[in-house]
Amino acid sequence: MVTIKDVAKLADVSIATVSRVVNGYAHVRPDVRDAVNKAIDALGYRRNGLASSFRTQQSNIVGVLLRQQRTPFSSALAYAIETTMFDQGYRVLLCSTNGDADREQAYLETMLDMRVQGVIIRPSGTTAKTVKQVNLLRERGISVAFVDMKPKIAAVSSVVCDNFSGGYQGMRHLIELGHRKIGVVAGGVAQRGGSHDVGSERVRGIRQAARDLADDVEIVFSHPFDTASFDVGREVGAAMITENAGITAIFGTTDMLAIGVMHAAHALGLDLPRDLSILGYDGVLESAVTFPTLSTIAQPIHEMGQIAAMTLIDHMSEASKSPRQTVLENTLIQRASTIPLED
Amino acid sequence: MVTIKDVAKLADVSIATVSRVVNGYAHVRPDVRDAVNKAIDALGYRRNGLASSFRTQQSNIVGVLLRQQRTPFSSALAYAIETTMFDQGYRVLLCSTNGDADREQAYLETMLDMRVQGVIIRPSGTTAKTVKQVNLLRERGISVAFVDMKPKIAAVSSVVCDNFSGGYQGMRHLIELGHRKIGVVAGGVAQRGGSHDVGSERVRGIRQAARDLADDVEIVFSHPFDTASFDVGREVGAAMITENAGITAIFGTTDMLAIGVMHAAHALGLDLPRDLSILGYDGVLESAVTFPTLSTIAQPIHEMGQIAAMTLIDHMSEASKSPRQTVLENTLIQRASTIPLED
DNA sequence: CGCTATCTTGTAAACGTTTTCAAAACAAGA
DNA sequence: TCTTGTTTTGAAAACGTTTACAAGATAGCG
Repeated sequence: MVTIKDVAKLADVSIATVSRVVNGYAHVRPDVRDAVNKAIDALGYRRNGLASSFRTQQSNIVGVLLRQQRTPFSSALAYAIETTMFDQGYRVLLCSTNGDADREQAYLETMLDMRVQGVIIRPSGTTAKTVKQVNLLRERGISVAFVDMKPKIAAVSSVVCDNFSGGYQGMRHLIELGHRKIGVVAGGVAQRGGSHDVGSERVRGIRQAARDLADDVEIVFSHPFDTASFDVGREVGAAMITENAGITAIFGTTDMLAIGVMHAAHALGLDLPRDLSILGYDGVLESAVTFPTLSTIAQPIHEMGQIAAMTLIDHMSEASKSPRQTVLENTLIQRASTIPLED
Repeated sequence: MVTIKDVAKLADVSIATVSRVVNGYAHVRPDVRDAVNKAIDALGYRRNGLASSFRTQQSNIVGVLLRQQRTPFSSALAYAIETTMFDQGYRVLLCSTNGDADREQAYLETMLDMRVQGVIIRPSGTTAKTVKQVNLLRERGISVAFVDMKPKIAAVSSVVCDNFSGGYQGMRHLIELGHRKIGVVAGGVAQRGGSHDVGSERVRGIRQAARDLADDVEIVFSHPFDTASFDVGREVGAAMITENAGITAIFGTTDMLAIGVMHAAHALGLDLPRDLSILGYDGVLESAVTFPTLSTIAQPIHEMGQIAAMTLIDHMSEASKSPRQTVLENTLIQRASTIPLED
């Protein structure tokens, strides 16, 4: 193990000088700098990251805490955060808790122990526990940013999409296509989380659009529920189609939900999109790959991750910076699964 | 910041004793242990992970280097590794290089700097560079395990699936269904990587099955190529269908490829699966969600990740342990996209 | 040339833990 | 009680780096 001392000896300078060169300080005479660099190369020296993290009491690591179950959305988000962080010189400790409280606790402790510089959290809902955890982190001087959910209480930075507007847009799209009896399969709605979670916002937008844009729209809601998986979509979709004659379009508040509905429709022998228009929400990879391809309200997932990362980095470099709320827009991607209602 | 010293003072013992208690050593008198624990609780002491990693020169972190582009397969694998590692007390530094050499280099350096205890690599192909990197890691005493590809040279542990057998099984399935003119869209074949990469193995299995099981099988190969994406599948699939009348089944060596083919078929107005059977390979989430649902040769992705993690852990705890090669079996999942040939 | 201001360098302390070594305390056997 | 062996404890060094401080060197100016 070649240390800074070895380099110092070879270059015939003090270890302080080597340290300065390694860290790119000014005030080192050019010829000395060269000599040190030559010694570094000659010995193949690399600074001991553990020692330097220890001395400065900070790793250049940020934690990314993903509470929700592993989904295409989550992993796309994680990827966006990771690459952005990487480009800025930070490394990512990925923490998929999958809703397991013990695991979450253990991860939080790891992060504290490792002296991560910041944490990005995608919560499943803003619970009291979340607030407590965030406060714990901030007490220790760790910056925090939320993504995909705006914290209701603490003054924390966040990056979210305008889910109300997204719901509104989706509904407008269906109404403009002439649909009047529309099913809504609403998932991802936090049960007790209060009204500002992603799913509820989308539903609010949907309701508002129906009120604003036509007075003869009938919405058939499925009970909103917590999970938003393919299987749920298939079951609920099947029930909705069979029990409600006359529905011409179904809006799933999640792509996977919508894809489930699509399967149910296929299974029931419907000819898509002629017999039923289906609209999704999220814009994950899968939506481009269904048959027919799924129209969807796309979230700028990559951008969300990117901005969340950059926001956190700003906070970490200047701790004083005040929280910043970013709201991004969702946009309709019209593909093959939604068509005008034939009359 | 409350340190071990504060605890020692409060409990009226030496820091050495506190350290022993914290690390669960034997040879501490029970009453002393209790006193120390009480002091720890009273002060809210937590061991400084940075200091302790520094002192022991090891973090309990393992790196997971994913070379290939971000795919459903990759992320499922990463997840499996992460959760397994977590349960064993290790944390994961996720490194998605996406084929970018600079990024890969930087990640490798980070891992070296952080003194990761081990690294799991899913290579894109066993190049000379890979070998060099592995040797570099092992020189530094870092354990290495490969997943989804058997290294050709170094004596390194690996976990792979029997891709030959998988290709064979897939072909047998199609032949047993009565298909005789079968298209094969072969992706994920390393261009220069030699003959033992995943894609080539599958192709070998396919060829062997055709030879073994029927003497009137005609295989139409698309040129094997590096990428295995949806878009490639669609393009190649379209060409294959239009240029080769009489093909009744297409085997994509990757689910995404097969799904691309499926889209091409839909676009050309084919009625699936009646006009064309399609078989995929991987068993990723997406395959369960297409229409018709995709029959596929499923890989035990979770198990691969799990075993890779456990193998690495074994190596890390007992450096002497000799390399271990694990080969898992792929299994056919028959869904709706493959049906008997009607005559 | 002498003075001050600036640049450059080295010395040494510090970070919080683990661990070696040896001493102290205790137990057991005679 | 004395030996011997074991258990329990503390003192102190060590890990490799960063950094405060001070001192030496250099430059700029009159």
